[in-house]
Amino acid sequence: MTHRGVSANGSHGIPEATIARLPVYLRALYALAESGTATVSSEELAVAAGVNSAKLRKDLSHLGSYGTRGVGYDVDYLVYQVSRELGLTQDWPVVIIGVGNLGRALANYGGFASRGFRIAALLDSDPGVVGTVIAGLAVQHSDAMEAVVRKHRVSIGVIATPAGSAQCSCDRLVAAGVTSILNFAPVVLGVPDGVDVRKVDLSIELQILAFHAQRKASTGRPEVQAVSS
Amino acid sequence: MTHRGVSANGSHGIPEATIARLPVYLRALYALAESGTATVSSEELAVAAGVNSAKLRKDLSHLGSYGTRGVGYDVDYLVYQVSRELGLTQDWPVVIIGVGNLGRALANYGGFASRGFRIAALLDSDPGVVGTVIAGLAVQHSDAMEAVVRKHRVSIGVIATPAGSAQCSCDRLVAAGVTSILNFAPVVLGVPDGVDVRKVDLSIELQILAFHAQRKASTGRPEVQAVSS
DNA sequence: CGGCTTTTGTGCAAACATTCACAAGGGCGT
DNA sequence: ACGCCCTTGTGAATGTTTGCACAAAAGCCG
Repeated sequence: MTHRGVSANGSHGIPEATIARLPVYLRALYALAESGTATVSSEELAVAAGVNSAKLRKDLSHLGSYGTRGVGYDVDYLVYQVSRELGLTQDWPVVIIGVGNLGRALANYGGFASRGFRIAALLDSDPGVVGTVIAGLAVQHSDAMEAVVRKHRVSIGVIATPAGSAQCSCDRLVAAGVTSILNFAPVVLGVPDGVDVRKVDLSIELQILAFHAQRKASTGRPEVQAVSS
Repeated sequence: MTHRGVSANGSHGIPEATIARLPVYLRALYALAESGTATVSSEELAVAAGVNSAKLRKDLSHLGSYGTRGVGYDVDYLVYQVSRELGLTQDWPVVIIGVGNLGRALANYGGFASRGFRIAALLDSDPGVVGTVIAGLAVQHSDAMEAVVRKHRVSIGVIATPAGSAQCSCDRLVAAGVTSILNFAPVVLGVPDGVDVRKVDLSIELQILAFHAQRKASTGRPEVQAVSS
């Protein structure tokens, strides 16, 4: 186990749970800005983001005091502050490994480009797809990984390969200098210290839903609770 | 003391954090079973799942005492118990709304069928794709939603539409009787009480990575983490 | 049969996260 | 300028999750 625990309240003591919600707030803020709203209260923004308003205020308070009491938050200003905190004011070149169905979907996903993520290259080891053009980019062979990472200064890699080759792709990404990895393959990746891995597993989400669905189906009554003895 | 001797039941009271990890354990167990391993210790399984062994034991203890002290856990037995707890011993028909790039990727994703999730129907409102065959299924028009849900007793819906039509699709799913929804559209869905929504947002995961990447770049202070959502 | 080894299951405390409730403060009308 | 209304920001309380550390089993061997 890698118990590093560096994240103690240091210079950047923003809780992980807060970080995970900032992108949601950001999206709600973009929607508000687009609809012409100039200021928003914590209550309104909380509803738009689907969270409790106290939680939202506490989350935002970690970034600083950007609200005005009695009024609310300036939408544009908050968009900027949240973006800056998340590091979205800079450009993030990304490589996608594996252009199967999922890789193609990712390449065409508009949500990347709109947040400063730019696809630097699409890589695959199958000669059959190398050379095909997807989302305006020619697929390159995986052998080009090191060159692409160095040339574009890529620090984020997306793994959309089959499970079997995910660890190998991961190792090569890390060796080439990538320190943040988004993994769609259904395996637990081993990485050295200093490398961040986040994982998205479609089937796990469904399994969690199935658990709750089963619970709902099996208890026809509300909250069987504490029938003592 | 809150747990009375409800032996095999225990369906209520399992922490959410534990539920979210059970599918990971299950996948590791399948891999072990396939490699011919008959029994496994909490330490070995924890390594395979990428978690702390004490956490794994506590998680499993919520399902019951299925281990043998001094030996470990019987792999096949544990597979069965975890599967049963998650509700995977039954068949879960699923409908997918929206067969764009993502919907197609989902339809072809092998991880669904292998866990008891069966795609009952693919729906889309675009006449251009209705009728095309994807993963062996003919795409039907969204108007068939209510009929499909009723006929196949669907309780899980997957929304892979553009953001604009996600809420509408959601409302129709709920009205048709679906009580569990996996949402890929980048919006916060509003649902009535009793309906479960889980969301997978590709761009949010990247934004969280960007935050950590920025922190690494600015402080040189590494931190490892493997987070599932 | 008794002692030794191994590994589970869990009490406990610390860390982390959420929610409540309200004082502190800003703007606006008069 | 003053007081009222509104909303932020936050202390404190509550709830949840993690990880340590160890006693309680279970197998094994002599």
